[in-house]
Amino acid sequence: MSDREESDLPNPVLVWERPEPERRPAPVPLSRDRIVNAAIELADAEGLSAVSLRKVAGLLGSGPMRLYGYIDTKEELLDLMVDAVYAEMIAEGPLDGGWQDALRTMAHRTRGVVHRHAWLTVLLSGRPHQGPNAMIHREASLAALSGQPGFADIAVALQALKTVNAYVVGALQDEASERHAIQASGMTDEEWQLATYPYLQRMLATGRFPNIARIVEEVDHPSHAEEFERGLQIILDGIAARMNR
Amino acid sequence: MSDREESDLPNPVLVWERPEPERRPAPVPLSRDRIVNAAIELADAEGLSAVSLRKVAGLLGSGPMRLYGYIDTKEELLDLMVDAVYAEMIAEGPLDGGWQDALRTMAHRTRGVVHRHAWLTVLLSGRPHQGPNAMIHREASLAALSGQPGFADIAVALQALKTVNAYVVGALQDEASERHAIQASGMTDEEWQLATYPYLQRMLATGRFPNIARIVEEVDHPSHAEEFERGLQIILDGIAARMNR
DNA sequence: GATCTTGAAAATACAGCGTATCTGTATAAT
DNA sequence: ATTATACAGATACGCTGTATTTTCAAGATC
Repeated sequence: MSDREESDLPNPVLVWERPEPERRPAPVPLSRDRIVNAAIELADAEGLSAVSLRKVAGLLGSGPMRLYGYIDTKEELLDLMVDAVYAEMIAEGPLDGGWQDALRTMAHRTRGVVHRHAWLTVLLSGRPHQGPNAMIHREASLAALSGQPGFADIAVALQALKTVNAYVVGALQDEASERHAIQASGMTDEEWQLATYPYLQRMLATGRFPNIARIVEEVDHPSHAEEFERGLQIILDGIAARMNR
Repeated sequence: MSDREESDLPNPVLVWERPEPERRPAPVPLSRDRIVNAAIELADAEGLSAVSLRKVAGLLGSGPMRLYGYIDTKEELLDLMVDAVYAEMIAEGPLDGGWQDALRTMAHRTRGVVHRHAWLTVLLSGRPHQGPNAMIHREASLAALSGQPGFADIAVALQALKTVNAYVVGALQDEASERHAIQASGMTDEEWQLATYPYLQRMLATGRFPNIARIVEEVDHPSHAEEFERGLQIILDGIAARMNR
């Protein structure tokens, strides 16, 4: 910062005294893969807001503008990040078992990657999943259903898939929103509980929220995992009911 | 812009020649409500990315820093925007009818506000809903269920509510992601269809996506509304199945 | 081998962002 | 009438995505 002050002047010293610029080192080799991996690394470590073209490029040892040889806009980088995660899910292997097992496995795999990459919840909204890995994933999901009894009609399989996916995405966002609020505040879980408790108590004390109050008092909350599983089972029951009609 | 050029010089003319600045006009009255409404107006008209403190303040005729008297960070403004939408939903009146009707009404109301305020899908991820209006909404939803047969246990009502909500949020994101991609490209629906069609065809031509191909060929896609409704019915069936056990 | 050409990387520049800090003034308190 | 306070506005900083300009390494040509 302050050691650049001298060079702010157009010509700080005589030419002879200034060092030549060191020869440009061979530029580090780049690829979409390397770029996307660097971006994911950043997002995992410091959140999606830490992903800037400057930082990604910096991590790779290049200038930010070089990335524009591989992507047209930052949006496209985010698209590539999402597709890379689909690749992760594919790599977890085939979906076997009955249709319920297949759908359950899919759901839990999605939950897994979202936990590994918390930034996904933000990107899943407002972004179509038409990348090659997303398509492979979708094909595999459909394939796991379309052979099964009751799913002869591919439309039924698609319907089931979309419904489960919608639930999974929504449920994960619910989980994430809580986690996010806590983390963003920079507090530990207990500190946050303690900080928001008075507000909740004051609201409940008004008597205008008897049902919420009952929940706070009576219900002992299951873990996120269990809650996720219960909701999922409801969906599967619904699909099963639909089939016997 | 360019009419300020002269005043870029430190002292354009002698003091005597310059007119006095007009007395400061009384600052326009501000409130969280006015601020939030301005922000929502902007978001509705030009998307969430158009919501900057500078623009919101500009719309209200004040400097950006004045907003910090009402909010601590921009994040808080977004929180207030979300809670304002919950107020909209509350204003639509009570939820009556059986539990299925109540849940269906809730779902469709949510779908309605998301259509009116497309930016909501982005904000729903990563933000807890603990504002006063969110709580009123939640209380009303629980109340609509907790009296019904089969929902004597409030935990069951909560479970049902959360599952439906998860589905609704996920399904709406699915809808939104498509719409968003099209709009972001600045094309009309048909142009976009035409622009992405070759890619899809090339992928399908590889033969690696037989199930997706079947869908493209065989299935005639229902409207978003119908698809939403079908998925919703699956959830409701699942909840019903759970109750008779 | 010296010169010229060319493609690509880096540097710079710009407009916009959230927000910290500084400055001036309209009003409240004395 | 004077001083104190609070608050609106101006300014500033470091960051962003990206357009434009500059610089240089390597290949082509003579």
